[in-house]
Formats: sequence, C-alpha cells, structure tokens
Amino acid sequence: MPRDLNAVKTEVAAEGPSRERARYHHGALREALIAAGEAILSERGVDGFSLREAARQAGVSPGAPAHHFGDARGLMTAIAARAFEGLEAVLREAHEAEPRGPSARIRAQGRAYVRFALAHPAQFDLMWRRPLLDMADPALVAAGQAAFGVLQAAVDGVAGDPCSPTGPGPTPAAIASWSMVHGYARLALDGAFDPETPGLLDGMLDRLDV
Amino acid sequence: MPRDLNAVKTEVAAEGPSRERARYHHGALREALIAAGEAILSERGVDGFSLREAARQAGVSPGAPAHHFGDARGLMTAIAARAFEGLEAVLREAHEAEPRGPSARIRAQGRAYVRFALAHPAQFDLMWRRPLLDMADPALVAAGQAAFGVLQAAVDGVAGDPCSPTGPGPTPAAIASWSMVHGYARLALDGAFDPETPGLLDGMLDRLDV
DNA sequence: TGTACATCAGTGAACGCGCGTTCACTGATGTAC
DNA sequence: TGTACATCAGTGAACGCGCGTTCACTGATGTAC
Repeated sequence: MPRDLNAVKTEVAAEGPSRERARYHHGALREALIAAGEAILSERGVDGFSLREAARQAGVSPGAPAHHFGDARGLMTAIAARAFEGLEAVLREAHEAEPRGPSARIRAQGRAYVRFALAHPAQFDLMWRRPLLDMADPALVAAGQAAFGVLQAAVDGVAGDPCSPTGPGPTPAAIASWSMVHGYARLALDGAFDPETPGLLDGMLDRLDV
Repeated sequence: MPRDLNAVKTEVAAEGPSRERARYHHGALREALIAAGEAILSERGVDGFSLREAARQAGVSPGAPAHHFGDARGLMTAIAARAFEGLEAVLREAHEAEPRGPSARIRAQGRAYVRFALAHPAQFDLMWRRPLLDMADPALVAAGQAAFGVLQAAVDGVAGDPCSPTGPGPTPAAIASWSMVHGYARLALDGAFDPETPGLLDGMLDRLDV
C-alpha cells in the first residue's frame, strides 16, 4: 500500500488536535508549525515569537522543528514567504476585479494592500523584519518580488499579464504608490492614526498622481 | 559652595571615559546612558538593545540605570522622545529654510523626513516600536505630536507659526504626504529598494498632489 | 568654620526566566528482495 | 506475502546564554544648625 498523505491529514483533522491520541509521527508537522507560528505572531507579535512555543502548540518536543526548518529563522522565513504570497494574491485579485482602467486599478490595489496589512498585522510586520529572516531563501525572495511585480504592473498600466517583467528597477510612479500605501499601513498599525477614519484612505489616494 | 554641575561635566569630559579614574558618582549618568543606548541601537539595531550593555558602556553596574530610568523601557522611551525632538527640529528647519510657498515646503519637509530616517535608522525604527515604549510618557507623546504638527502645518499652508493648533485630527492631505515619505523611508530601510537612486525620491514627491 | 545627618547615586552578587540548540536515542515508515 | 533494514521524524533531558531586575550595602554629597 503506497503512502497516502491525504488520508493521514484527513484523519488528523477528523480527530482534532486535542482529542488526538499521541502519535509518534505527526503526519503534517510542517504545516502545523507554520499555523502555530502564525497564531503566536497574532497573539504576541513578532517580538513574542518563539520556536519552543510553536513546538508546544503543535504538541511536539522542542527539537522536532529542526527537522523541517533547521532553526527558528527557518520557520519565520517560511511564514513570511507565505505572507508575501497572500499579499500577492489579494493584490492580483484587486487588480483583476477592477475594470475601470489603470488609475482605478492602482487605487484598488492600494486599498487591498492596506486591508491586508490591517487584517494580518503581525505577519505584515514580520515581512519587513529582514534581520529575522533568511534573505537568501529563494521562496521568500520570489514571493516578495512577485508581490511588488503586481504593484509595478498596475502602475505601468499593463492590461494583460500583471507579472510581465518590468524594466531596470522600480519606477518613481510605482515607488510613489507603494510608499504611500505602505506608509499608511505602517503608521496606522503603529498607532499614529485611526485607519478607519471615514474618507481618510480614499482622500489620501486621491492625492496620488501617477 | 553651591553645586556646580557644569564643572563636574567639564572635568569628566576632560579626562575622557577611558582615562577617567573610577569615581563613585558618575556625575552625568543619565546623559551617558542615553548616549550608550543610542550607540547600541546604531550598532545592533532595536532587537539588539540591552540595558545591561548600556550600563556596561557607561562603565556602571547593571543596577545603576534604575535610579534614572526605572527600567529598560524607560531608557528606550527617553531615547525615542529625543529622536522625535530631533525629527521635529529637522522638519522645522526644512520648513523655515524654504521660501517658495507651501508646496515647496511640503516637499522640503519630505526630503528632510527621509534624510533623518536614513541618517538614524535604528532610532527611526525605535520611534515606531510602540510595544517597547511607554506610551504614557508625556515627553514622548508631546515630542511625537510636535513632529507631526510641523508636517500638518506645512500641508495646511500656514505661513507663520508651524505649530498652530490643527483641527479635529489629521487631514487626508497631511496623511498623504506623511504616509508617502514614511513608507519610502521604511521600505528603503527594510531593503526594498535603494533610496539613493537618482531622481527616485524627487520623482515620487512629484506625484504627490496636495 | 565645623559637625551631624538625611538623601542620593552608586555597587556587585544573586535570582529566575525562557530561549535556541544539541544529542544520543527510539519508534514508525517504506522499500528491496 | 514475509522479512531485513535503511531512513525518516520524532523524544526529552541537558546546556549555556544573556537578559532584566532585586536587594542589602556603601560611598559621596549637600544641607541644617
């Protein structure tokens, strides 16, 4: 009988983590550790992250994560890469759902960018904490570039593929819109103002001239 | 003979920290700890900050800082407050040195904001790490509000006092320019792009329509 | 000018904490034959 | 279908680390008289 990973996962899910009988092999520890890490980030913020605690929440000994991520940085890097993928997805969605031309698309992406940051504050924070991440990790770098690629494509007014290769580095227009929404998100998350103030985000985007 | 603090300080400065004979009372420990803390931030970043290390660099025992700052958060808060004062100063300078009207003043402040962040990356980082700071500290809150007040005043086009009280909360125009330069600074410090790329900052500011 | 004394600003040893990581090990899995 | 075995994915105790903070203490300062 060949190994059937899906069957194992289904079984784990059916039993639930609390009722689950202790099993020497977890079956989906990598995914469980990422989920636990994300939960810790949400509850305690980036500075409260701990590999031991992730292992604890996954119901596994402190040495176990090393088999999947090497060290603490490895797990954080995986979480950050996944967050960049999520950001890219919502940017792309916003891009594709907006038919009213390039300018509207840029604004739609900007709103999506801010929404993502406010919905996942700790992940968003982690994404930019380079000293904590393994910037040599190909998945992380690729995910980050892909996310920015969607932003750049909107600014370039490219109609078709939003991932078409862009020229030699970011353009001032792309940097302008990226900086604006990034700054808005960060300042809001850092408590500088209330991002939900009616008209504030749209009023700001009105002042972006690309 | 009345106490003469300046004489004490001068003497300390003249001897220099290495030649200085061990003296039970430091004389200017508060200032020395702030300076040491800033040096640590510059060398190791916010995550590398340590109260013990600051005490070490000031040549004092680990318990000594408590007399001046209470705890580690107290020292960080003092450093952040001082950084906000520095930011306010450069913004005000930029404002006053630019005679070509409100729009030019906004851009001048924006350039000064970015310049400050790039010149003091770790302090700039700390300024926004609220979980590490005592947000109930009046000096910190006042310094932060004063800095933003200068930005807001430029956007309001106020000719005279750049600290005139502003209305009920930040305006979209102020948030737009603040967010843009803040995002630029943060993304640059986080390695997203090279902030010194010729024309990038000015090109971005050209796309701000306030 | 001298003296007693309260207050201030340090010392330095100690405590407890949670962390990341290591390591010899073992149970489970899957494959070769 | 059965069996031997390599490999994989865990255990859990232990180590060392640097940290923030505490505490009984002491040396220096400045003031009251």
